[in-house]
Amino acid sequence: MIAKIIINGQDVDKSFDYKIPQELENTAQIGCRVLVPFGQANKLIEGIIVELTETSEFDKLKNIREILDEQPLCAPDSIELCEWIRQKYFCSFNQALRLVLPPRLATRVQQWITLNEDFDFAQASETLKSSKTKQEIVQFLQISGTIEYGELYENVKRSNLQKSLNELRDKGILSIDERNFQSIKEKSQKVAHLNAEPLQALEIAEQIAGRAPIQSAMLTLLSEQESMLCSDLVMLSDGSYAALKSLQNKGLITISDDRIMRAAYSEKEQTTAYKPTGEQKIIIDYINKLLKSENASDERKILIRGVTGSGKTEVYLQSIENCIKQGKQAIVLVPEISLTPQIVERFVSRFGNRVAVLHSALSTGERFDEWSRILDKSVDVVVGARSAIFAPFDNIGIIILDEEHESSYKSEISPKYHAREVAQKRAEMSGAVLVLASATPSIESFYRARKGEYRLFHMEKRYNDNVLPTVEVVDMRQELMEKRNTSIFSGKLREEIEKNLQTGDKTILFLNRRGYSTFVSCRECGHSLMCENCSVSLTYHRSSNRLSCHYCGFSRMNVTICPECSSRYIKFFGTGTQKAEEELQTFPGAKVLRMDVDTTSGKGGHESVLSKFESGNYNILIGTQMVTKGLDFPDVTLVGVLAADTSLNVDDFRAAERTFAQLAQVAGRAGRGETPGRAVIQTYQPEHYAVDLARNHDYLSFYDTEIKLRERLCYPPFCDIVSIMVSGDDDQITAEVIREIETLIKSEQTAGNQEILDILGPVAAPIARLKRKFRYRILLKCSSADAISDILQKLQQTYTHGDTYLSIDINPF
DNA sequence: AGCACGCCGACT
DNA sequence: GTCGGCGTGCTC
Repeated sequence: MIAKIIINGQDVDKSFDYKIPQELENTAQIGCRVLVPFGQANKLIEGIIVELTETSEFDKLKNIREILDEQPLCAPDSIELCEWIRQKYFCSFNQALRLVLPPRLATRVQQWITLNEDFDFAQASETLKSSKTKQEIVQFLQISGTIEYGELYENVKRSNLQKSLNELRDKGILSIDERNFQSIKEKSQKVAHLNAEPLQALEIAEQIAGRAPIQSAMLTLLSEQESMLCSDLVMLSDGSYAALKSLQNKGLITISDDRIMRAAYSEKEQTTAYKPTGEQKIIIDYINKLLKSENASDERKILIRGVTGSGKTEVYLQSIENCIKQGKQAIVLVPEISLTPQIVERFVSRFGNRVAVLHSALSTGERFDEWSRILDKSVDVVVGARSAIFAPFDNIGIIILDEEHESSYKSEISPKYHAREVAQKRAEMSGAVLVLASATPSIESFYRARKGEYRLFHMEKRYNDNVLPTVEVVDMRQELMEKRNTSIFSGKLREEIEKNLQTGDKTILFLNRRGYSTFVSCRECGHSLMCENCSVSLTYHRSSNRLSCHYCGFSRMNVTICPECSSRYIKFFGTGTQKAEEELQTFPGAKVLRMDVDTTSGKGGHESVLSKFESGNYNILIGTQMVTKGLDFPDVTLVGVLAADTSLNVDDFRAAERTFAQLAQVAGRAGRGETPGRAVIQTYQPEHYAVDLARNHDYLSFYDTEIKLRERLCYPPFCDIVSIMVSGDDDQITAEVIREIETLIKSEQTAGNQEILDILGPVAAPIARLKRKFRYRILLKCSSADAISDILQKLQQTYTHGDTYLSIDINPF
């Protein structure tokens, strides 16, 4: 039998054929890691079996040396999914493979080289005479003793080092020991098991109580539990591992090494299904019908538009319950930012330890363990951010995307996949039900639902019949011109905050800029402080008194005199969350908590900020995006948006959509309890339709306005937009490459390609310089990205080598 | 991605 | 005639 193998990590975008030796044929499966000899020097490296065949077009096949896994590391259809990703998102197979495999499982094979003991210079002189490399190797080994290949290479920098070593080994001059190193280890704990009957153990315990009191205590403990963690046993008996060991020697206990899973969350009290409301029941029943039928048709895709607080999560929970009853598995995707302990808890408390959670705050070890639990089939439900769509389930019944409009479902790094598109593909491959849900569905999805591609459901009623908050829009131009109010708080918002401080209700304020001041410049010469690596202005952070770049992490000490003209007139412009927090301190009785990347970084940071706010010691929460998602506090009655325009004034066709969604989300945070909520939105453009329609929570009107605009200007969903970005260290070279690409595409167009509708650019990217690299971009409007994929594929392959880097992004955000 | 080969200039 | 630097192309 022959296996096609993808070599791990290396950027050779093709598979290699290897013979599977007879004795390994039974263990060889698609998705298992193997060690194979590779290249002229037959260096052992790791690869993954992607296909099993009987024939090969190559005649001299090498043998697979070793199979590293008894069971595959990914789902059976993952390889097919990888191929689809490779073609759709223009990445190498290896990059795609990284998504579907457990995190960082790379095995490195190290070679330890030792000079043989009976080495004799005179005897070997014949071999050594001909090659200086070999002489150097032997000389170095005589001093160093056993040494690892990499370290030897540092000292003997010869291009033919590996080959020379192999020859010396074959001549019997040295030996090479190959050892595997795995970066992540399974975590295990020692457990002691009682070998005797409990009563019998107690008897023995009494007998030895005099001369071996600790062993006696240990036996007594074990007679109650039969098996215990060794560490607990030692601790509770106040003894030592030596005592445990002698019990083991006597044959009274056995000690096993049990694998333990690093817990990604703590156990919660079990909850059961609520009686669904009418709206919920219709959807749950429809999904249940789909789960029971095997008939794979387009009707298996669903879009739920449900206002905030309408109980979408309960629909998910009950549908998942039905899915599990069918013996199938469920994947729930949630935006990274709203993957809060609150949300996770709802799933864990319903499904207990049958849930795995995958999010970015997990350590690599925890992530690895969660992945293993899925592979072991010890969970049926995965709740996670974007990348959880690749969870290695083999029998998926339902895939749910909560807040499906969220931009975090689009990967920013290669492969630049969209989790919604991957979810759709996986659902099609496995016959699963796909559920997209949002209070403000993406224009694209809602358009598809209207066209009949998705079955559309509406959820209009809020839980407990809570009314949606009243929304007041404040025109900040009037505040400035008529009331001479230069503060970041309008009179209305100030009044409402003070009202809440008196009644003891809580307030959430949203400002989408972190730091203190967003822009620092000199009033004398106009110089503004920019990042050294990016074309971005630096943000002032008061707590550290530093200026930092939010794109590359660069930071420098704050300045008091202008670095250009040495004047002292440095002024700080723009308001970030830190400054707003400071201004809020002047409100009588205000106890302010700030929530942004700076206060929630680190493990459990998110959770601790939220629990502080919940416990009641604070009455105002101010923060960035984070406060708009998934938070559910019944005593929050007021929500304020300090600057609704920040997301509107971006040069992006999605600006209105994003602003509307954000305003709707944030307003939905208010009034989830008994008292109706209020929302105050501050803006400089109150007449903008995105702001105006958000005031009335009117998604349908917003959609109608927006879709007409998109059609008239030809934006998605009426076309696909492809971004072709070239970045490089050298401005000139990078600019040349993008012009070359432009010429290539233009010639395609003149040759009669109807798919390319418009070529925009090339221009310097919005952030022209990022992390020291210059960036240029071309935007293509085309009727369908799939139709021009061969052109893009060619571009990707042609320009992947050299001094510049090419990145193709379909429908970027 | 490595790694080896091969071409070519520098130096013995 | 040999060494080493770098560009090119192959790895089942």
